[in-house]
Amino acid sequence: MRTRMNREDRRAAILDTAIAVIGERGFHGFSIRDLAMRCAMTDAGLLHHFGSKTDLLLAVLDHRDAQDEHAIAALFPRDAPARDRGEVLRVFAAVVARNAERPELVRLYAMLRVEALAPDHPAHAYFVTRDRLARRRFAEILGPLSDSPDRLARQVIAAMDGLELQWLQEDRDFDLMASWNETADRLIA
Amino acid sequence: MRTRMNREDRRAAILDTAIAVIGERGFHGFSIRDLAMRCAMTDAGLLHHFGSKTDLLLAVLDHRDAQDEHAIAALFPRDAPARDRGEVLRVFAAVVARNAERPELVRLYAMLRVEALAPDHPAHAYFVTRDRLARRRFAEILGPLSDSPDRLARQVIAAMDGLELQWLQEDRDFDLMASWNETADRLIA
DNA sequence: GTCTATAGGTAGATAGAC
DNA sequence: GTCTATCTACCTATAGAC
Repeated sequence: MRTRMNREDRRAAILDTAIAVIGERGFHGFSIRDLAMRCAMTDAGLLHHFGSKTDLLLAVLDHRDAQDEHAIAALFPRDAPARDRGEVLRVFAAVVARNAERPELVRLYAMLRVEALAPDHPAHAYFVTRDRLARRRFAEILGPLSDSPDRLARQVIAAMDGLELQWLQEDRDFDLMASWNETADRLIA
Repeated sequence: MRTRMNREDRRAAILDTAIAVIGERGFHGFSIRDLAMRCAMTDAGLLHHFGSKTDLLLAVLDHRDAQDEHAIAALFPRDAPARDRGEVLRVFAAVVARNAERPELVRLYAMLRVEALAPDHPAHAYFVTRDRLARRRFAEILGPLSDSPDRLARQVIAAMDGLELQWLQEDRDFDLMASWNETADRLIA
């Protein structure tokens, strides 16, 4: 009765489930065996696809980045930058709106970002690079509006992360978009 | 050569080390054995003091709350509330300044807050209560300054949490206080 | 109060059958 | 490609000696 999957679909299904499991328990806290059970297979079967726990984590992050590449390019077009305050606010609102549709991903990144503070965490380098890039992108967008876009970018990202965390805590039944728009309106001159 | 400790000092020493270990690897990710080794004792010796891993975690949180009780009462005096914008900003700045002196604690709470999103996490109830109380305290302080102190309190807490996380990421060599003061100045009318 | 010893379970990973 | 079986290592917790 089990649907047979080809290699690619199976890998994708495992990675999707891994987002939830790692988001719930963290990299150190989840087990390959638990993840495999949720995928209706054995741990040995799962490891056939990814080789090791660390490789699996890196595959999750790579997979997400590949999926998100187009969306990010559309949100942050470098050839057609936002021109005024209204456009900048719309860009940020679109980022938050996109995240609001994918709570498991927001949770995964919230969890890994804290775990990866440890220099020996397998995702440490990933987050150093990723967060630096995010700050640069945000600063570029804020350039026309601020004398110190780097500092403002930090504050915008901080507010976003903090509100998203509260939104996760409240079982998603608080109005993240409204709260974000109010913050952005105050934070961005 | 080992210094002999009485029961209370030994417990306190274990709890202090536990803050660092749990902050680094999370509740699921750390082991009693690792913590015990860092305390120069065996796991059985450590469990004599706390009984179980879960009890240890709750003891850490209780211990911190007891230690912080006076500081919190001093920062948020209900009988002498802040009267104007300048005073409110000073209260919040004092909160951030206090956190800036205790990075291991900030990291512990950052880690546990995300882990404890899971309803079956031993600290889940603790954070539901704690964060609700924090929002109420912040809203009370913001009452005289805002039409919607509850909403603003969320945004203030979000910005604080987000900036503190970035400060942890950057090995503490970015100016948390300056960044916070800039944010607060914009966020609080 | 801390130790050794150990029980009983689970971890990540590998080997080889099908 | 997934399984069973297994290795080795580690886990939490308890029992009992000192």
